[in-house]
Amino acid sequence: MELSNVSYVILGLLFLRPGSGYDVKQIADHSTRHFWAISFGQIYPELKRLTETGLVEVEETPTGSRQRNLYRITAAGREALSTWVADTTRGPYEVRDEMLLKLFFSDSVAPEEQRALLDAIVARHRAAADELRATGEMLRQKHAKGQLPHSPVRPEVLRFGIELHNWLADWYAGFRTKLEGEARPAPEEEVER
Amino acid sequence: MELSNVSYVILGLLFLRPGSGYDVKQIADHSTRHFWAISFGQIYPELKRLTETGLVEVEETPTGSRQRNLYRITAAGREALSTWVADTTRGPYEVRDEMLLKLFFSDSVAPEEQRALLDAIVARHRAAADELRATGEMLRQKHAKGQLPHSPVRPEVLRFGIELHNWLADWYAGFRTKLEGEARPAPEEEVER
DNA sequence: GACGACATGTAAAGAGTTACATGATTAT
DNA sequence: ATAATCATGTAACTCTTTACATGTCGTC
Repeated sequence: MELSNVSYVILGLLFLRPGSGYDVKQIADHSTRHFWAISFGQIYPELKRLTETGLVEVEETPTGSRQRNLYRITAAGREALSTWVADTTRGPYEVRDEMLLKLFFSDSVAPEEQRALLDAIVARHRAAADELRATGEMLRQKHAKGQLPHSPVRPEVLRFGIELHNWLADWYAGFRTKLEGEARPAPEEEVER
Repeated sequence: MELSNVSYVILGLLFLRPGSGYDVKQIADHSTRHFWAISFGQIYPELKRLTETGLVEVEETPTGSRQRNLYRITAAGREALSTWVADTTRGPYEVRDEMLLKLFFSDSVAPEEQRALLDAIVARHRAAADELRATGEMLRQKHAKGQLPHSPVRPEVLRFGIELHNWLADWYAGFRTKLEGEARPAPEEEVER
């Protein structure tokens, strides 16, 4: 049976630690979301499929009368995961960025609207970097409590995200400054000093 | 009627210059594809819709008996485009990167496979930067022939792409070096589960 | 004459999001 | 009490890709 990337996200997160579908969603939203987002509408059916094919196993662990299915990756699941990771060949880098699209066509609007757009983009990337820093803090605390397995890679990937968004914010901010400079051959207006 | 981002990509490209559906695809593949990809299956139905709503207009310009529909953006279309660009609020930054996903879970494979993965990622971003440089060269030639309208923004967005992929390639290359350095001192220490 | 580029379109399948529906537990 | 969080799941919808189907034109 063919596994999708969604399957591997789930498999990978359950490899890190067992959990419910809800847990998978929480962790995904603080980690893989930044390069592969998944939703409940994908998670629950996929967990069923993975259970049927024996790549994960379920244990029912209700709290009182609130149901809870605890999923664990199996040996077959770990096998499938590492086979997938080892296949180094495929994989495009796909970006969907509506704001960059607007910037690309922003010759069609007034300069101040163009600048407002750039400001919004800069703010977005600063906010993304902040969010990742907060995630990092949370992760360090969980790790101190022994709730997360050691990894040489994952904290670095987080740092990667922070540095990337900083770089992006800086690039757009620099571009905004540059545009402003070009827009004014400066007649009698006072230049900033 | 609600317009999708695909509509705006088409509208924006026809704003740059009139063309056929085929032309739109060609230009998109060398420009907006890097932040918003579109396919024929979207373009032809969407051009029909945009024509029906009066945002673009068609002229039939066959070459011999090979049909060709030349589309032009209308005043209403330009209006819709600039209204969309001026709305500065929305817009997440979405990335789908299977290779980064693999890297994130690569604690599950042997170090040499991890390194091979990083090499492949570096190669991908170098190739992407090269491709964008080639696009830039092509664009400069078209511009010299007067086939493209002047823009302060679009060449900068291209440069942005080149610099971004260079930054990404450098980051992954640096990370690979770092991992190799760490791999040497202590071979003991392992994973809990 | 064959091949690659030009050109238009539809249909089916696949991927992903959003809304809905339901209910328990915990913290304020 | 009531709001937030935990928890599971389905259905409808939207978006996107891929495959198919058809045909012309220019060039090697």
